[in-house]
Amino acid sequence: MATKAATPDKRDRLLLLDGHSLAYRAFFALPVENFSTTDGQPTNAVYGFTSMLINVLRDEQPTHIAVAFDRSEPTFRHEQYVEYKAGRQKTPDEFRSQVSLIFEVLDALRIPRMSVAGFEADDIIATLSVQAVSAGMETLIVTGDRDAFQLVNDDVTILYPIRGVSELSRMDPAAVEGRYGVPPVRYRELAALVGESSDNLPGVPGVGPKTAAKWLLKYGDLDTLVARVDEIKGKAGDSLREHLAGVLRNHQINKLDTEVGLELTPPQLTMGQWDREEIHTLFDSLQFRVLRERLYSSISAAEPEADEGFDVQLDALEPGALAAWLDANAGDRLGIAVTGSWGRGTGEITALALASKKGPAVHLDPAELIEDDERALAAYLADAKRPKAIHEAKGPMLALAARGIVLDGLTSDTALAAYLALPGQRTFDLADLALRYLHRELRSETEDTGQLTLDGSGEEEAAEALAVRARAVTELADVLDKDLDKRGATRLLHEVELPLVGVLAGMERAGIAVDTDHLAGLSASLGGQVKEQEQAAHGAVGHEFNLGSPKQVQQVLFDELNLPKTKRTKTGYTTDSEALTNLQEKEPHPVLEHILRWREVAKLKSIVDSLIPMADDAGRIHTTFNQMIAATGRLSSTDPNLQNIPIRTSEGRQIREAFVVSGDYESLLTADYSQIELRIMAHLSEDAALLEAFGSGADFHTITASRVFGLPPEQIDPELRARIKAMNYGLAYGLSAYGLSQQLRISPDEARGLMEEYFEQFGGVRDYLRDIVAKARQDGYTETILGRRRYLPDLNSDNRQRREMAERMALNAPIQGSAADIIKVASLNVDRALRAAGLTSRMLLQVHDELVFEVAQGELDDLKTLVSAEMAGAYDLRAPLSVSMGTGQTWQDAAH
DNA sequence: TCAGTGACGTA
DNA sequence: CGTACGTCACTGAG
Repeated sequence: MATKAATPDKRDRLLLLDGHSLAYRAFFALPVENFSTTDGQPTNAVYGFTSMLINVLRDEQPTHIAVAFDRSEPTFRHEQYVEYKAGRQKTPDEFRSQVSLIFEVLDALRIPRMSVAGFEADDIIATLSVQAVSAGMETLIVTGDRDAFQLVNDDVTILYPIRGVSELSRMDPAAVEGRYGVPPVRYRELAALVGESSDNLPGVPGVGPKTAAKWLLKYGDLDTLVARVDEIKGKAGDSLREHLAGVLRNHQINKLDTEVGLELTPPQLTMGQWDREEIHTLFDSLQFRVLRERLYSSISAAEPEADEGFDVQLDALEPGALAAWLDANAGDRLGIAVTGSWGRGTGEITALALASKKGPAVHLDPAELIEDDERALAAYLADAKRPKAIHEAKGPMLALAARGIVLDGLTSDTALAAYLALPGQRTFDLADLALRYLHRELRSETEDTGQLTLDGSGEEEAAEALAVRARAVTELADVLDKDLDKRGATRLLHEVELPLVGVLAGMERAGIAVDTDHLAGLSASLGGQVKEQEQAAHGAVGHEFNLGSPKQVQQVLFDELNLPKTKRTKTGYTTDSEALTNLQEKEPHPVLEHILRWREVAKLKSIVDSLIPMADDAGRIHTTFNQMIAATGRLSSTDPNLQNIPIRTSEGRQIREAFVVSGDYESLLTADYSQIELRIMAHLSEDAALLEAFGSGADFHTITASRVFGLPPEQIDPELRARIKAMNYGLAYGLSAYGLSQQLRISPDEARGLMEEYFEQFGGVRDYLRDIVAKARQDGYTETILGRRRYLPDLNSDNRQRREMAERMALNAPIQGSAADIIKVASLNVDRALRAAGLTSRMLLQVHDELVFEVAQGELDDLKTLVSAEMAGAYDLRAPLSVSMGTGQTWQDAAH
């Protein structure tokens, strides 16, 4: 970068921040309710501080930087004046817990932080600013502490936060003088006269900045003023004479020390290369999404941490030459990159690039291909023996399928591979992964200039950009292969996740038929009920209000009707159904019933109304399954979410009736695992009693209840069974005695007793749950039966809330995740078996422990045998998998 | 317009 | 003070 060496007249610029003062300001400026992570860690101070930091980095482009912090030890000022800062409120816990987070942010950004025992941050800053001036540097100080104004001069400017955290006022000598009427060198004297209440330094009563400035101007400086104090007339003069000692003391104390011993000098305070991965992880855990984007867009653009891009040479192919090119190059794994659009079970390809690891690459426009080339491409893509890698295969797979092209032979999907490596991450952007694993920017590097030439605007640039993606995919696939190998996830990728992509694409393509007339009818009848309930609710309180607004509901219930307060939320008191139901018992009011009922029907109506426009011309709805969202390994379903179609209430079930078998098929078949998570828990814990309960074949909850209560199964009434059922299920979620008591509406003592009795019978379960958390704490991750990991660094957090949350995740993840493993294996095996048997019945949906099929004419018996065998045989558990099935014309009728 | 929040649907 | 998701409507800051 010799050509970019700083010109002599461009001075180094040192940025100094007062960490505590800025964080403290942010803490009070930003409401903690709006700035907390979902697990309760307050982040308002970290957020505000980081936000200010990013802004000032962007706006000021410093060459050097440091952040100074106070220490908890007393300072020399306390020795001089024991009352210093006395009466200050104790630092709130919510603030203190954030200081270490700020340290983490700074460390991730490689920004030096400094603190010295016995001195305040201001002293460190003062010392550095003096040193910086003699080193010929320009200095910017960001602080919320006005004492620092004494440091301002031609080379030192202070940025002082005004109005929250978003605006900084630039205090240079003129600004200080304009604001206080004295130049910066006199500021300390002015402050001594006026006092500083936050430091418990009282000034002269009755003397404000105006009077103080007037005196200083008249007498020149504080010394002269003191010497001629007798000349000052009036009340203010009397007051000054009376409090003269205090003024002198203030002047002594508010002097900043400029000779603090420091380990680093200003020229050494350079910004290091930051660790993008660390920043990613940290900002993720702080849930700073916007801030991370701002950080990247503002600074990484100025200082890319990867200099290199990708070097691709695009081969220009004559029409008809593709087959030969593929023969020459497709022996090694090729990377594929595709542009186009996809979703809802279909899609369209607009361009496609293939790249070998080092050598050539091609860019193809499917619309322009001559027939021979198109055939060659389709044959290549469908060839299972030609290894390929792609990033997020499912979308392109759908788009290709829409043109009748099969995509097979995938030996990597770099997004899926990254998901297995980092299951907690929710997005797997190719550019991010390229930086993280390859330390390269996702851009083309042309040899002659070594500079960025792509802006993606022109056709050629677009082609090259796509080829860069294809090249990045090949390189990334290799690196991720190694990474997964280290993590023991290779088989999981190759034998489960990768083949599953095609199965999911098949389900998305198929879609499920809906009876839109039925849905329309439901919408109308639910609409009527919504209106009725709305009017009834308005009538009950005597005026209109928006039932859909939790805020207005709160106002009505707690302000107007003065009903007893419920559990707190961030913004008030909860009005959730549980709380309102409790309220009905304590203090009945007719409006409660109507609110609850309104919510119920409004929710159902919104589901119905969202489904209606989703149906395609053939009357089918195509969801999108996401394979890389859930940290446990489950799938998720979006647009629409068909994994949360109502089933619990009779009206909800009417929605299931709208999912129907289509004309050419004879019925729908649903097949689900019975108590799969409990069986996994029995398997993993090897608890003899639990395994025996599953082995007996009788009703599981009744059997376990019978053991716990020491009664024969016949004497287990529904009440007792329900209690044990809640226990059984709650265990896998880390249910506490308190939680159980709430759910069963019994006392916490009773709940504790119940748990003790349970564990007396099933001690192996308790041991297992305890051990699994302990092991995860040691390893840093949990593991499922197929080796799917979930990383849980918070298991070692100092924050109790975070730690306990991580503990519950740790005991749940192997159970929920193993269930996900099993149904994925089952889906694959069923799919394979269907094709092997030559059946035309097809799989439509997966709902965590359930598979839904469309049964082709005459295939029901064969299908049931096949599905039952493949699902039950998906994994050999010590508590064998049990499958139950049902058939019918609608999803509801197929329930069992 | 967008992100956060509360509420609620499923396993 | 029970895990994992996605969607909706409302809200307030931008």
